[in-house]
Amino acid sequence: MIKYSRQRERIKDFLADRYDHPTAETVYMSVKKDFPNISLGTVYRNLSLLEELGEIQKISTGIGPDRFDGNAAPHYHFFCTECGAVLDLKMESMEHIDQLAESQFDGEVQGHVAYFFGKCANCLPEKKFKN
Amino acid sequence: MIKYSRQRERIKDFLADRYDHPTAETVYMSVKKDFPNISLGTVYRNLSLLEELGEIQKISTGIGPDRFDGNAAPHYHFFCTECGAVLDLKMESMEHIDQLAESQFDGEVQGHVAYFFGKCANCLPEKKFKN
DNA sequence: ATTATAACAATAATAATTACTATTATCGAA
DNA sequence: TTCGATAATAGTAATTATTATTGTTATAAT
Repeated sequence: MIKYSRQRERIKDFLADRYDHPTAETVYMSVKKDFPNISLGTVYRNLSLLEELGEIQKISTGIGPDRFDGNAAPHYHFFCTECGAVLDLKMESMEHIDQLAESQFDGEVQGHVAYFFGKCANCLPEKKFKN
Repeated sequence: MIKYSRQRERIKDFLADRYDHPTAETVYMSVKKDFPNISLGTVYRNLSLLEELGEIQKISTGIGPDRFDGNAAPHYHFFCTECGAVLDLKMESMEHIDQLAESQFDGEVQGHVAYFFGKCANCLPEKKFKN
């Protein structure tokens, strides 16, 4: 049985307002303003719980710490190799690629994880003159 | 300037013979047979180096340690959610999805990382009777 | 209000990886 | 073929990210 906690609510609210996919550490720093005694462990525990409940998403980049997304709806991400930003992409779910994968494969494909990388608008060379 | 080392050669050879995408720890255990004094740090350093040189691939699953693939040619992977196996998929490169991502996006998409998950043949319910 | 227990803060522990340091191996040049 | 510069090593310590433990507090059902 899951009981309400103000800390968890605050963590969820924080993520709902952010679109930059913060790390657990960043969440911690923010929630600390309202709950000066909150511990990083509580943040991690609640992030895991919220993810299990399907209320947020965890993003593993392969470099650096995991990041979290308050938008639980399925969508894809872009990693800027220059500045490290993680951005949301406006594109439809590519469900067809699951069939593609399964066609030559003996098991059951239930889904996929995909992200794109490259340079974000701010890091593109031509953009440099605009700053 | 990169100098030859027998340890690195052995690490590369080991990966070339394996198709199960071992972890650094597994590589370490194997190379230890020929180089009893090799340290885990050496394994990690060489795996990173070989990856930078484009001779092997690093696979970050998001759960557990990174895994390594002696096959540097681009291909996709499948993660079995049941037994944790990481398998190679025989499917063509989905380069078209990069355009798809870029169409609604302001930056430059240079590539993507994608993997599939589900149940491998050995873990499918109907397969259980065959064992 | 009482009570069971989920969640907490504080802290310790773990897992995976990277960094440091003194020694050894590689390799180009003398 | 030795010499010297330095890349790589082994051994170890440190760091980073995360999970577990423990005693206390908050929540919510009775």
